Amino acid sequence: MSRNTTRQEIVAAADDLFYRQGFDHTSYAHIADAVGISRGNFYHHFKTKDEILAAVIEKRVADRVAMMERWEIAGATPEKRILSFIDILTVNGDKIMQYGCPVGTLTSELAKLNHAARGEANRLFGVFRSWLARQFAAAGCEETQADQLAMHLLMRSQGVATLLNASHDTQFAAREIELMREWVGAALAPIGDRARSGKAA
Amino acid sequence: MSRNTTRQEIVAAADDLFYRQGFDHTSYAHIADAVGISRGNFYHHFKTKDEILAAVIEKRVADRVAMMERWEIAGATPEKRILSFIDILTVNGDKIMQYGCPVGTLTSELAKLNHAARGEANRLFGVFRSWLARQFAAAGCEETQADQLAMHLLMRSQGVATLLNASHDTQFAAREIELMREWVGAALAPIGDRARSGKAA
DNA sequence: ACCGAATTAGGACGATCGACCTAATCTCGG
DNA sequence: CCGAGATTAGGTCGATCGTCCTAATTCGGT
Repeated sequence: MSRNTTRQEIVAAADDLFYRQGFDHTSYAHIADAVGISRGNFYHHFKTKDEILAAVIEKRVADRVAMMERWEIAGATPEKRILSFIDILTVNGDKIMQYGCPVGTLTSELAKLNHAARGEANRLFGVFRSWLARQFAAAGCEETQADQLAMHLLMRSQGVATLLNASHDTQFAAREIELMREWVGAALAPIGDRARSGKAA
Repeated sequence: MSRNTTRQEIVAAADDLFYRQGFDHTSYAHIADAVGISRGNFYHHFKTKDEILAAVIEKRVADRVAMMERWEIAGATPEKRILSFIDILTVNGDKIMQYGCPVGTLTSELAKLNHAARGEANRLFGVFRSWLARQFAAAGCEETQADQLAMHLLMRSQGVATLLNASHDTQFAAREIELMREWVGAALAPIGDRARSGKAA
């Protein structure tokens, strides 16, 4: 129990610091101080920095999978579930403005460091990609197109996050979020009837 | 002369290393080795790491301003000039896939480091934003809308760069680039006649 | 040819990095 | 209640960080 608690505290603190300061710029000392433990204790739980990174990525994946499961329950239709995804930009607007997207900035940093965990971090995009594609497919899209629409939406959310982080232009973000919502509606409009009848059947 | 040469070599090497490895992860030693000079010589030209960063940002801004001036000359119409911007994604596709967008990744990193040069780095976006807005305005768009269209295009290019860097999915990139080109055409279509007559007048 | 300034080389500094180790403390089943 | 294993604290290691310094070398003007 104590093991789990301390370990989870470390991962949570590392997750937060990696997000706010970046992985490379965050040291053992930073994390240990944030948790309030010694570096030796830290080393007992994670032998290398890469192990912490792996645990943090695992937690981020799990957190997002859990979030999408909540959307799956709360959203009555695929379209509403997709809009839940877009809502992240609104809900986390302030953090994104300060630190960027937790997914995009991590993968970018690991790409530059040419870090071994690159592939694992890209799984973060993968879970969003496949979940969104499943929603588009559930709305009646053919599978290949569903994946393309998922990627398009991911692309727009990444672009908005990057530019909001750089420009701090909240009006821009609000405008683009609205355009994104309209785009979802337009993308699903031609197949709306088919999707509804399929759902009713 | 010699001063300029060495200095320029340092800035060029730093620019390259900051792009490929990130600012924080690149040390004096890295840059000095790349140029083939001693750290002491290095320190003669730049007293602090922040000074190098400022010089690199200045160079990146100048490079991009020069690039846009070339587009201005080569592109007969505003639409063609805007398409030149989109072409960066194709021309630099391989580098973007490896290291991301030089503009977006730098601003993201500096945001996380909460670095003093944050604002300067954001000027990189600013030059693209104002140049693109000028093109849309020249094509007949009202000024406010021209800026919004510029930001929308910047957003899409950033999103594509981030996702291409993460996923290495070149088909996705090619598809989105084509969609971007179509979007430009559609955005300018309603005002095409007005823009042409204005140009002829 | 010569001198002052610009340039270059390379060593040294305190701090901090990731990593490792030992020893003290805590926890809990037998 | 005690001893083994889990947990924690804190010191230490070599490497590297950004920065600073001095001394050697090169260069340009007179």
